[in-house]
Formats: sequence, structure tokens, C-alpha cells
Amino acid sequence: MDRRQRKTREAIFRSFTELLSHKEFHQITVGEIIEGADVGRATCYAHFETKDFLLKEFCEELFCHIFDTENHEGHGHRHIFDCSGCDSVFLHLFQHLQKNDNNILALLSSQNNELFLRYFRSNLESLVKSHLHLFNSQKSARIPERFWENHIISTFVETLKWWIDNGMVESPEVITDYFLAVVR
Amino acid sequence: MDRRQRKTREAIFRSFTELLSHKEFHQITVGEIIEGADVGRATCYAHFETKDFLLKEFCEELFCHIFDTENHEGHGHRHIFDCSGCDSVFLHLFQHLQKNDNNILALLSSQNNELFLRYFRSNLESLVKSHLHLFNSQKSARIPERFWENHIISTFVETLKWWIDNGMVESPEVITDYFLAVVR
DNA sequence: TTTGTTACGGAACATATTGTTCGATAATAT
DNA sequence: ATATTATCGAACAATATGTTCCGTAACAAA
Repeated sequence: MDRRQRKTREAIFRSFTELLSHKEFHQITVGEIIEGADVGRATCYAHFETKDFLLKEFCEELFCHIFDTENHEGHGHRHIFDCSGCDSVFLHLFQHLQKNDNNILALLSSQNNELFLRYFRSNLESLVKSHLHLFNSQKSARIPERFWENHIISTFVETLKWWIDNGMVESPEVITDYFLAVVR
Repeated sequence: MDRRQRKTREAIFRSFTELLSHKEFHQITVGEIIEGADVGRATCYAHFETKDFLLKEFCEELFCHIFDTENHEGHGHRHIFDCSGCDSVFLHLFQHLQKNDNNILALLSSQNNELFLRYFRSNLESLVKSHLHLFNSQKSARIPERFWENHIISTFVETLKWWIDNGMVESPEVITDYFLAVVR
């Protein structure tokens, strides 16, 4: 990719991130984005067909980073599934989120738009589905598997939101404990 | 209230409901609302300061009806809390929702906007808080009460969404059973 | 270095939407 | 019958989205 293109794209994403930490998506105008990014209006629309596509690509880059199934930055080539078979998959997720790369927590907090949670949730789905066996218990026998899956995913998302909205005073270990306490 | 005012207000809400079953809030324009309601633009803005206030009052009327703490229509003066002390509070809620008054289910479904769920959730909060004792168990001792409250509310909302999105094939009794199975 | 290609900037533009204003008219209340 | 109030319709300002065009600058390949 052309260096100019790359710089423009990054500048737009950077400006977008900054704006998102102060106001929500629908209150942000394209004018503000390009002003913060210091790029022309036509340039912005050459990169992103519409404002909604900008959001879409932004989320894809962001969550692909967290749910990356290849390797995990900072841990060399440590895979997020390394500890599969034990409960620490979700602990790793909470720990990673606590680092707050790209100010992702502001995007996931309740006061911000639900759009991000929708993207986050869809990424979380495959993760939960592949680890559903960890949660089997006597009560999962009384309900359909699809309902059970949905419950685990929802509970994780809601736990995360609760954690963020309450200032993240608990450690990742404690919040994982809360999460596991209620889902089984 | 003036008969003209009442008719206008109802016409606007009726048109709004119709539009909401096809598209989400942010895609609906005031022009479409007043066209469907067959009222003038100035009239609409005489009733509702902005589009957001329209939504707000619409939700308040809608959810006030369901969470009414005075009496419950259709059951004479049967109070929603009549059966407090047993689990049927939530069964009643599921049963009432199944009747789908004012097409409320379309508004709460996943494809529709999250705005309604936010209003619904805030109404649900007081209900859950006053019945929290029904859910006390050994696991609720391991976590903060605020987290526990939030979990019950979230699980109810997510159960409802799952029910709607999967076609509501289960009876209110069964879905209540699923709900109770996962929260305790 | 030269040449052809591609991205960029800036401004103007069309289009759509929100919310306001105003005067004429019709429904309502007393 | 009269005064009040809601409504209509149309025009209006303000703002946002997305498009178009052209001159300029950065890039890649010879």
C-alpha cells in the first residue's frame, strides 16, 4: 500500500479514535474527522465510501487485533488459545482489555454507542463456541445449547460493561471470578 | 386534553410505530413520520420539541403501560406484583410481552435499535431490585450485590431478545424456566 | 533523471434533513 | 356568538452527507 494512503488512513483512524472518546458516533461529523486528521474531504471519501463504512473498517481492524487467532502481540507468538482446557481463556481476554490498547475501553463503555459492542460480540461468538465445553454443568442440560451459548456470550459482554462502567477497580482475576461464578 | 391534540399525538405515534417495524430510528425522517400521520410539520414540532423527545415520550408511554405499578389491563386490577414471593413475576412479564401490544416485540428485537432496550432495561431495573431476594443462592454470596443485580437484569433482557429473535416458539412458561435455570 | 501513474487538497456543488417562523383557517370551549 | 387554540402549508435557515473537478505533489519504474 502506498505510503500516502497508509498515512491518510492512520490519520483518519487516529482522529476518529480521539473523537470517539469524547462523543458518540452519531454526533461526530465527517468535517470533524477530516479536520482532526488534517486531510481533505475528497481524500476521506476516496478511502471510505460512507461514514458507516469508516466505522465498519475501523471496528474490523480494532477487534481483529484483540481476537487475532494467529499470534498475540507482546507475548511473542503466544496464542490466545494457548491455555485452552482451563478457564484462563477469559482471564486472558480481561487482562488484554485492561491494557486498553487504542482506547478500546472508551468505545465499549455504556455511555458510548452500542455499535462497538455489536462488533465485539460477533468476534466473541466464535471464541465462546469453541470453549463451550468448559461451561457444561447440570444446568446446561435443562436448556437448549443455542440458548446456553447465547447466555455465556451475553454474560461476558455484560460483565465487561459492568467492569468498565464501575471504574475497573477489580483485577482481571477477580472479574474473571465473578464471571465464572454466575455462569456456572 | 383537546381532542385535536389527542388525535394528532396518536396519529404520530401510530405512524412512528409502523415505520419502526420496517427500519430503525436513525433511518426514519420526520418527513416520513408526518406523512404517515398526515399532520403538518409545524404541528409535529408543536407536540415534540425534537425527534429525540418524540422517541422519549413514545417509549415512556409504551413501557409505562407494561411496567405499570398501579394496575394491569386485562386482569381487572391485578397488580404485576400480586404473586410476589414466587417466581411468577417474570412469567407474567413474558406472558404480557407475548401478547405483543403496540408491536412492542418488533421494537425489542435485535435487528431494531438499541434505544428501546435501554428504555426497557431502565424500567426493568426497579422490578428486579425489588425481587432480588428471590434469587439469593450460594453463588450470590461470592459476588457484590450490584454485580448480581446487573446480571439478573442483563440475563432477563438477553433471554427476551433470544426468545424474540428465535421466533418465540417456546411458551412463556418454558422461557421463564430457561431464564430461571441460568440465573440460579 | 525522466516519465507516467496515483493520491492529495480545496473549493464548490447538489441533496437531504432538522428545526423555525408566520399568517390564514378550522375546530373547540365558554 | 366569541375568544381561544390547534392545525396547515409553505417558506426559511442551518447543518450534514456525499460528489465533482482540477491543479499539485508524491510515488514507482524506466
